[in-house]
Amino acid sequence: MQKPKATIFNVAALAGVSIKTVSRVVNNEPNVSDKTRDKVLKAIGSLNYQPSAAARILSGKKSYGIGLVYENPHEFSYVGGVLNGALKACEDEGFTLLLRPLTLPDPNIAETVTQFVLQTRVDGLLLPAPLSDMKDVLDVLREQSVPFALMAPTTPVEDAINIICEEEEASFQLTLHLLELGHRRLGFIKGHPDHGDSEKRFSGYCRALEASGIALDQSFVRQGYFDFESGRRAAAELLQFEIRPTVIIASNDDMAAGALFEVREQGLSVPSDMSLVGFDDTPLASHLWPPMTTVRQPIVEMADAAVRALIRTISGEELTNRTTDFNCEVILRQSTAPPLDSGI
Amino acid sequence: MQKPKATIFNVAALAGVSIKTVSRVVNNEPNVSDKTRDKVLKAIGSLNYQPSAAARILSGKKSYGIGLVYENPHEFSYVGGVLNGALKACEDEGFTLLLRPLTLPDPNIAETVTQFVLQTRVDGLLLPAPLSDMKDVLDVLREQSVPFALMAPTTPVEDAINIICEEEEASFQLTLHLLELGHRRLGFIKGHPDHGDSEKRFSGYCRALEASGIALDQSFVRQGYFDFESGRRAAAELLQFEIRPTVIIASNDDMAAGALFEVREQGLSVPSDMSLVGFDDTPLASHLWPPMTTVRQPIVEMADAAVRALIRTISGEELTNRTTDFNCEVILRQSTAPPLDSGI
DNA sequence: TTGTAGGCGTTATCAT
DNA sequence: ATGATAACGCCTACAA
Repeated sequence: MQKPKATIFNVAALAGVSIKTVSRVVNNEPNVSDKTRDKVLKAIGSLNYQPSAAARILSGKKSYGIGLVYENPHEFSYVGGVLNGALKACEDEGFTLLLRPLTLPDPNIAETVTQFVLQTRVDGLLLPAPLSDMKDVLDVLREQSVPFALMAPTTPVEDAINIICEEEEASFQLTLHLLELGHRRLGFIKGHPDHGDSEKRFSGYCRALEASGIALDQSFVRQGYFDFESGRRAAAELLQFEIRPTVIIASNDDMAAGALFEVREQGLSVPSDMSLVGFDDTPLASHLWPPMTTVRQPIVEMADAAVRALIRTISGEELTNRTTDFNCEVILRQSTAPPLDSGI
Repeated sequence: MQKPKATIFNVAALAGVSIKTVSRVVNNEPNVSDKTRDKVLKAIGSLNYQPSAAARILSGKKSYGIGLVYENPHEFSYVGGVLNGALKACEDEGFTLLLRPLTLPDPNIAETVTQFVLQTRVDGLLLPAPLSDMKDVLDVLREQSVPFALMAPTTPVEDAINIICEEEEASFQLTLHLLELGHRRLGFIKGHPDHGDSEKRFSGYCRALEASGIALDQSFVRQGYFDFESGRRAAAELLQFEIRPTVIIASNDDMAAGALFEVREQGLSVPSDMSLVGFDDTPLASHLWPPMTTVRQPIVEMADAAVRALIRTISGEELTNRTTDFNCEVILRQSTAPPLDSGI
């Protein structure tokens, strides 16, 4: 059915050389005279030759493939960034990105990942949170000797590439800023308990309260799961109090959007009646109205860096920094303002 | 570096059969006694054997790979749906999805696609708009005899799988609804001129105006490009008129979000001062406040169907319906209401 | 600088 | 029902 593709033999024949020489040219190996190289290049061009990835993988040591295992998102606010970054790095380096979406929780996750690795023979794996914290998954990869890069692990892992971000500090700064604006009752919506990020964002908030001598009010802390609906629910709970918070800090933008929705639904306005804050600076944050104050995390760059580090490891380089710490940045937009004096 | 993987030979040896028999079991071929099958299965399990995708591709006729070529999005509102649908279908059918993001316009697009197809040897290709309308790309695929499925081509293509949607009609119905609400000045933001969808959505709008005896006011029609910013700009233009529209129809949700942003930025409220409408029913539409009236297009299902049809074609089945037409549905939410009587 | 031989792990073909 | 053997297209190792 498929049109027969030109092979290395066809090229060799047309150029009047051996296949090994063609291989040398294709892979930019040394020891080919300019004249021969030219002939081969010409033959390649006229035959429209492209080496077969499969043959390459089967024959060689590397597979030129990086696997991305991630939790199947309803929205691509965060994963979309990871995807873009990883795709870009792969393309630049001549690698292929293989996707393996997962539905969590998955009791057989270790097995699923094993199968994925065995089938595709990927050279390395990129694991965004919360997979970066799943010990059994990491163990599988160790057993298979497949190098892996972790995005936002709770704690950097010794034998892995770790890509992290100063989130605790950013959260601290953000909270301080809100306190400076005059807020004293700060609602907080925690992220998914399985994500390392959640804890850090929360602890920065706690630290800022403590540093300012303000008691942590547990009833103002609600559990969310990083999705719109959970943010909305948590906000609804926070709005029920007689004396309610004057600001809500949501642990990511999706939940902040949910909170914004609920606040508006109840006829309140942002930021005059309620200030709102998110995390990640996904496109959503700047597209909502009012645009949301958030903590920017360079997701695309982080994924890009993760994949490049992975590829360097695969290529045998010794990395000096196995863990890279990115900067976060508090982005002030119009969803935050000083609170109205009014009590309720 | 990598731990050596178990091969078909190891399994055959352990089970005491030939590799061909193992192959039969793995591929669910007939002519294997239950007893033998059991032995083989047991061996596979104990060795944790997974067939190598590369060897399979190299040896067999099929590559078990579907390519998805798409325009690199800043946001994954639409592409995210396509991705999810395609991924699901691939997983169910034991195929792999290979991504090839593109930055348009790309003068070498035909060549890029050729290389992609030649390297990966994908068995089929999924092309969302606007790639579904690029004749040179289609020609490349014909030349390589690679079957392809088109999402939202302007006109169904004879030798392709076409997945389309009743958008013209939906747009017509939507516009009628707005007219019934009492709107008489209807602003329209067109989609990217390269997308087939754009024209259909616009023509449904025109038809409804015509059917209602309302003259099309060209100054109320603005060009957009399916992204947030272009929607915002177009809305800004529409808001400048002394006598401005009472509703803005944006050709997708991202642009509607941009329009909403601009309207709010100018201190107007939705829907009391201005009604707003989008297309696609991406998660964004229901997460904005107010939630947006939109035309739902079953993106995930469409992509899923496209890939399944592709796989059936690859497997040699003769499809009866090479073009599948999905239904669209007008989803009324709170961004639309009757216009205020006031003129300006 | 260039070429030859062998093997990578499957599926396909043809026997038995 | 089962098996032997030849591709598949490339890379690695080792010659020349």
